[in-house]
Amino acid sequence: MARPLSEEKRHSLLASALTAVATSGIAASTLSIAKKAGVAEGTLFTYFPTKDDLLNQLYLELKSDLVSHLTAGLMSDTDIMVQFHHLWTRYIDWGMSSPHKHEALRQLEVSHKITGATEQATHAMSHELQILVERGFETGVLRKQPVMFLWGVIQGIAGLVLQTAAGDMRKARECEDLGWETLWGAIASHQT
Amino acid sequence: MARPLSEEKRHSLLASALTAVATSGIAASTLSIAKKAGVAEGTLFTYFPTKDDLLNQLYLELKSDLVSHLTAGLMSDTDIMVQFHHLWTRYIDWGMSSPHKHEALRQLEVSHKITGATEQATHAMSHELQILVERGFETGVLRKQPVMFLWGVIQGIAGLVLQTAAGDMRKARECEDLGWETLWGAIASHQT
Amino acid sequence: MARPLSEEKRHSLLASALTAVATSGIAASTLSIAKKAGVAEGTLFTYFPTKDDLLNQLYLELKSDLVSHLTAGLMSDTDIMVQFHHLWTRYIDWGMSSPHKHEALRQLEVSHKITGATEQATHAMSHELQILVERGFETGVLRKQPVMFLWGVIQGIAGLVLQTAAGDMRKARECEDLGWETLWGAIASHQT
Amino acid sequence: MARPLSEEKRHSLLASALTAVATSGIAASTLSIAKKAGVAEGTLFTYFPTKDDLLNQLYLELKSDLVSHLTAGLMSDTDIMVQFHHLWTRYIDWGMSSPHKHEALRQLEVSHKITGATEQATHAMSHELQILVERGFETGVLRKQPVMFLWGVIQGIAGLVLQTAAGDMRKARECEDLGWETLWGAIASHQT
DNA sequence: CATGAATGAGCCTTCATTCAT
DNA sequence: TATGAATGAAGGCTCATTCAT
Repeated sequence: MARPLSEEKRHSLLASALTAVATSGIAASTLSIAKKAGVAEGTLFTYFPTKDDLLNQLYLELKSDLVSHLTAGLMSDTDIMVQFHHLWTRYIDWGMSSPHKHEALRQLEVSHKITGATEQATHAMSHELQILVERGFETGVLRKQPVMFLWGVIQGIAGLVLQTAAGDMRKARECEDLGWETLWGAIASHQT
Repeated sequence: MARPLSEEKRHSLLASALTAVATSGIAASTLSIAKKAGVAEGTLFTYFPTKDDLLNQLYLELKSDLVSHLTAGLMSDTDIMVQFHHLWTRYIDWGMSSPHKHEALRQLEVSHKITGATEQATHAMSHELQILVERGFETGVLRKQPVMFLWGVIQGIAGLVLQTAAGDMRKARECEDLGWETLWGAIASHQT
Repeated sequence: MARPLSEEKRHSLLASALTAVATSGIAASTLSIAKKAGVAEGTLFTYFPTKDDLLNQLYLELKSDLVSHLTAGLMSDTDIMVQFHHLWTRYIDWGMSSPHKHEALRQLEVSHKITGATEQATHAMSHELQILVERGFETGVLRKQPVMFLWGVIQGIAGLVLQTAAGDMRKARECEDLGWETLWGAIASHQT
Repeated sequence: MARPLSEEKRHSLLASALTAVATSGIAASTLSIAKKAGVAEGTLFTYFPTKDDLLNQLYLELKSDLVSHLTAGLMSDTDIMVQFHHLWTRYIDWGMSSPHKHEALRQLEVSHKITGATEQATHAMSHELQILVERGFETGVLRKQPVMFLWGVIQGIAGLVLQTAAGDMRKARECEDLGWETLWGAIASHQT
C-alpha cells in the first residue's frame, strides 16, 4: 500500500549524483544533488540511507553501464584481436558520448568510499569479459597476466585517450587509433 | 620582514599535507595538516594564502620530486631502451619507497584544484625527459605520439604496478617485470 | 467509518511509547515508537494527532495505572497508618515490577509537554486517595498540608527508594523499610 | 600568545545554557544558546567540544553553586538540627532567588546525559556536608541511612516546596516552614 | 611572524507531519 | 483506515579563513 518508491526518482537521483560528482567530486553536497534531481533533500535519504551508500550505488551503476556497453555486440567466436578492438572502440565511444560518466567513475575510484562489497559486486558483472581474456591467454595471443592488471591497462589507456581527445576533438579519431596501437602493444604477446 | 618565512616550517607543512592528502584526499582539513606539522593553524595561511594554493604547491613539489628521481643517473648517450628501462625502474622505486607521494599525486591529479599555471610549471621541469623522448622518435624506436600521451602511459602503467604490488609485496619483482614488458610494448614501435 | 480505530493498536502504541520514553526521554522518535508497536508511522498519527498528544495520553495512562494499583485492596475502615503503609508497599511494588513506567512518568513530569488539562484529568482519578488524606487531617494523624504537597512527598521518597534499590537489588527490602520510616516521619504529625 | 579563551565568554555560554535548559530542557539548540550568549555558534564549540560536554559542565557548575551556597555561613560547632535548618533555609533561598538554576538542575538530572565521571566530581564537592551528616549519625540525631539517600530526601522536599511556592508566592513562608517540618520529620531519628 | 580564538556558512542526517495510494 | 514515501525545517558539528594578541 502507500506510495511505492519510484524507480524514476531513484534514477533522477543517481543521474543528478552523476553530474554532481563529475563536476565537484565526492564533495558534492546532498542538497545540490537532491535539488538537481527535483526532489527534497530528505527524499534522497529515503532512497539511499547514507551519502556513502549513494556513492557506492552510483559506482555500481556506472561500472555496470560501462560493462554492458562494452559487451554489447561482442561476437565470441571471432578473432580475439578483433574482439579486443571492438571492446576498445566501444570503450572510447562510451567515454566520448558520456564524458560525465567517465569522470565520475574516476572520482569514485580514487575516493576511498567504495567498499569491498561493492568492488566484489562489480567483478560479478564482467563474466563475459573474463572468458574472453582467458581465451586470450590460452591461445597465446595475450601476454599472461592478472586479469585485474589487464583491465587496468585498458582503463588507463582509454582514460588517457579520452582526456587527450577532450582537449582537441578534431584529433579524436587519430587519438583513438594511437590508443589502440598502444593498447594492443601493451597486452599482446608479440610472438611472431 | 623582520623574521623571514622559515623554509623549515614550509617543508613541515608540505610534508604534513602530503600524508594528509594521501590518507584523506583533498578533504583533509587545514587544521589536521597544521597540527601534524607542529604549527598553528593560522601559520599555515602565512605560508600558503589559501588551501588550494597549498595543494598546488604540493603538486608541484611532488612532480618535481618524481622527475628528479627519474632523471638521476640517467646516461643520455646509452641505448634508448636502456634509458627507458632505467626510467621505469626508478619510477617503481620511487613509488615503492614512498607510497604516500604516489597516492597524494593521484588525489591531486583528479581533484580539479590544480590550475593551468601549475600544470604549465610542471612541464618546464621535464626538459631532460623531453629530449630523450624526441630522440626516441627520431631514431624510430618509439611510436610517434604526443609527449604528454607517452608520459601518461608511463604514469598509468606505473600506477597500476604500484597498486597491484601493494596488495602482494612478494610479487613485487614479478609485477615490475610485467609492467616493463607492458610499457615497452605500449610505446615502442616494433618495426622488425 | 467502515473500520473503527482498533483499541489493540492504540495500546500497542502506548506500550511502545512507554518503553521508548523510559529509554530515550521524550526525544524518542515517532518512527521508533511506531515500529516497535508493529505499525506504520502514519498510523500513529491517526490515533494521536500529535506527538505531544501521544505523550499526554501516555501520562494519563501511567497516572491512572499507578493510582489504580495503589488503591487496589485498600480497606477504608482500617487504621490510617496501616492504610498509608499499604499505599507505600503498593507504590514500591508498582515501581519494582515495572521500572519503565516509573521512569517514563518521571520523564513526562519534567518535560513541559503535559498540558494543564491533562494535569486536571489526573486529579479526578485520585478521589479515593483524597478522602483518605482528609481523614488523616481530621483525625490529626497527618500534619495539615496541601494534598498535592503530601502526594509529592510520597512520590519523591518512593522515587528515591526505587532509584537506590535499582543499583543494589539485594538491599531492596531494607531500602523499602527505610523509605517507609522516612515517609511516615515526613508526613505524620508526631503528637505524642 | 593569540587571543586567550575568555572566561567571560565561557560564563556567557554557561549562563545562556542555563536559561535555555531551564526553559526548553536539554533539547535547547546550540544555536539558541550561542545566540543568547552573544556569540557565534561555532564559538560554542571552541569552549565545549560537544553539546553533551556543555551540559555536563553546566551540571557541575550548578551543583557547585548550590553546594557553596548551602555551606556558606555554616557553623560546624553548633547544634546539628540548627545546622540542618540553616542548610534548609539556604536551599530554599537559593531556589527562590534563582529558579532557573533549580529547574535546569532538574532537567539535567533526568537527562541521561550526565556521565559517571561528572557525577563523581560532584561528590568531591560536598565534603563538608558529608561530615555534618556523619556527625548526625554518630550522635544519633539522624536516622542511619546512605548519605545519597539523605541528600535525595533534602533535594526532593526542597524541590517540592519550590514548586509549590512558585504557584503562590504569598504562601512562600508558610510553605518553607511546612517543608522544614516535613524534612526534619523525614530524617531525624525521633528518639525521645 | 606566530598563534589560536572567532566566525558563520555549509554539511549530513533526523524528524514530525502530510498525503497519495 | 493503514501505509510509508515525501517534505523541508532544524540539529549538532566542521571548516577555511580572518584577526586580535
